[in-house]
Amino acid sequence: MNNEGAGARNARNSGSDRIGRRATMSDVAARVGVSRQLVGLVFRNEAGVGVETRNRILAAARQLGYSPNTAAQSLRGSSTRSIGVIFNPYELTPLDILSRIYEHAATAGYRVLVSTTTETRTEQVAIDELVGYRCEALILIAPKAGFVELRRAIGPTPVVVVGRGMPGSDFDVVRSQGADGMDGMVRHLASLGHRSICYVHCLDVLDSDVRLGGYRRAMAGLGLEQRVIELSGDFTEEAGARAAELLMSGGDLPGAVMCNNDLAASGLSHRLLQFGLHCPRDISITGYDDNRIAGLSYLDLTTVCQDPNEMARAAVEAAVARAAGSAGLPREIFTGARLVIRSSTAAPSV
Amino acid sequence: MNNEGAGARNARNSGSDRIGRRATMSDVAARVGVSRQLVGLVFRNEAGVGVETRNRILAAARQLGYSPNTAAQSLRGSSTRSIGVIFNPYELTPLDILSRIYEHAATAGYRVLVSTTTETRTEQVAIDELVGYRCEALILIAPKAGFVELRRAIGPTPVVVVGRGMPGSDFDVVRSQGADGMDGMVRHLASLGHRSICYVHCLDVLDSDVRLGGYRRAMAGLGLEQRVIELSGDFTEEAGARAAELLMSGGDLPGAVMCNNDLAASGLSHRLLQFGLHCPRDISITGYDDNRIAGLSYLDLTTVCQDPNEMARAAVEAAVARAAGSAGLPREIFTGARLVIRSSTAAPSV
DNA sequence: AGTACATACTAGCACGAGCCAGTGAGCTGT
DNA sequence: ACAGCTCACTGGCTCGTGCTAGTATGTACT
Repeated sequence: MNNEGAGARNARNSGSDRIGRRATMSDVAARVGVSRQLVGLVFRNEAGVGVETRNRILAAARQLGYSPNTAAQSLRGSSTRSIGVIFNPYELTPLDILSRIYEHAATAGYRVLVSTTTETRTEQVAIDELVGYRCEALILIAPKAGFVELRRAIGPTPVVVVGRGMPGSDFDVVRSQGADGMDGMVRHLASLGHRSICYVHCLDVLDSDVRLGGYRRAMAGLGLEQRVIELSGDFTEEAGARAAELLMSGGDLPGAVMCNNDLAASGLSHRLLQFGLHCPRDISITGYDDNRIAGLSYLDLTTVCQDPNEMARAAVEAAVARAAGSAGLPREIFTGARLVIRSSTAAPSV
Repeated sequence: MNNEGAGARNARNSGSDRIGRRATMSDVAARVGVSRQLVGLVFRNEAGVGVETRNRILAAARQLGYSPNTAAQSLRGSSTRSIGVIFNPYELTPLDILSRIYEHAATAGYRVLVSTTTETRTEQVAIDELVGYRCEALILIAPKAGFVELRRAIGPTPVVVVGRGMPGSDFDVVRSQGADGMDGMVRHLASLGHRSICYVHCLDVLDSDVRLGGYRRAMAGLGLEQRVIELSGDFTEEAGARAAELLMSGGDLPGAVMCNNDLAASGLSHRLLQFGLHCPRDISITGYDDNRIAGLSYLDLTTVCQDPNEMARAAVEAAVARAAGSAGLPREIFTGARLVIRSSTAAPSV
């Protein structure tokens, strides 16, 4: 009964309208009356298929709701043509970078697989998932774990880290010229007449070390006194608010406060308003990242745009190169940082 | 040369230290000197493997850095045991839901595949990706497209929509009791002595229609005059700020403003401060969602917690049930909404 | 008429793992 | 001594697709 000769295979395939089962290439082929391989040629957009046949195949595929099975493609293909991305979705900058990664990867012919970290989902778990799918390279945006730990979890897959240094690793690194950005910011404030410029240094921020270095260098270069408020914790608006309280209780208010991220600037600005201090009338405030909130009309933050698009482009480029087998020493790529002047900075009131 | 009899297969397998190639079950088996099937039994945690053999297999797997190939599992297995989730990562509530979805899906033995929408990445593209991976069910958090469009893109896969109604569809729907939440909020404000309660109605928010309905019902029930400011656009803080401007130019200020989301409340609060109005001294402000920002010390928003965990649980449960083939009419599940009273509401100043 | 070659299509193996149906060794009971 | 059974393990087919190596058919050129 189950041995009907050559017809058996086709019989199985055409009996495919089993509930929930997706159409396969064989289903499409059977419908048109050609071989499965020909359908494959059409979907891979290869030459050597008659125009009329191609159209009939495409029509049948549409009718049957055929869509290629990615798992089968990954399994059979010599490469999976996919890049994995790991990030914390609660931070805005990584999100901006992610959306650009999608675009650049598509251009390069790569698929993007996303795996997020959360409070309860560790980097280890996120990595395992992507390794399971055999991504050809991973892009880690602001990872928390160290090199050894990450490398052990990831195995032989190439890695690109964005927004954080990885000294001594074999990872490629993409970070913005945070030092230059902060340097430019200090000069901007100085040119407005500010001499008392305080810096709010939130740890747990992309490239926070580099940014602080830029502030210090620029202040030293101008012969100005450095004043740094260091804060930790993930809730960066809260950090800004705490900075506001420290400033208010500190006696002498600075003319300008530079925050190393926009969220902190937002919290700072809000909290200072509650103390009756208006920005920029009473105090100038700056952010960093040029996130969505920096452009809000009531904040209108002077900030530094670290060009998520450029970071994404560099990261994808590095990932694709490694996926294609490029050897060589790990590279460190610095992307540009551009000062964005808005209305939260003005000449000091004194 | 390539016909060495029975040894050929093993030769291929053990020649596996080709650069970048991941170990497979066969590699592990060859290392231990057992069959591939036995390795499979170990990794599927099935009975019938000797204790010592099992340990040797696990040790070899660790040494070789073996990890199961998800694509192969999906392809071969009778089911892919994966649920796809589509959402816009720039909104906070979907993020809260997502992180819980990961947990509930894991409990149910399902993998989660994430595909985000962005300004440049349409729902269509996000759907195609997940369909390609043959997710057994999709969870769409606050999708923009309509039923017909979504169903066409998705094909026969079951769908659960979160945070939005889908009248006339065959999708399961999970939404919070937004009406009850708003009702409770109105009563809370009324009990503080407020009679002039304005409502900021941002469209493009989860269940915005239901929430507005709750406000209207409660106000009508108390015999209070309804005052609704309707705003559209994605940038919800901006919407709150615009509402503040409308209120200031309107002449008579309400004693309390209810926003249908926390971000708008934040923007409103900030902008009102710039006009010199302090919350809650001069005006009470409420949000909705109990997002991260609602808990910020300087906002400390009275809001409604719609329990992302509960929504995630319900969504995963529905998705898993459908994936397992449960038939029946589409269900609409309402999850609870709980009033969270903080310090942004107080008795009116007059 | 025969060679050369392009065009349109097909056969068959392979990817890595799941799953069903075995197989052989050792033990028990009669 | 032999059936009956469990335990530990293996053979072999399969999922849906990519890829290499083909086979027909026609058309052009010597």
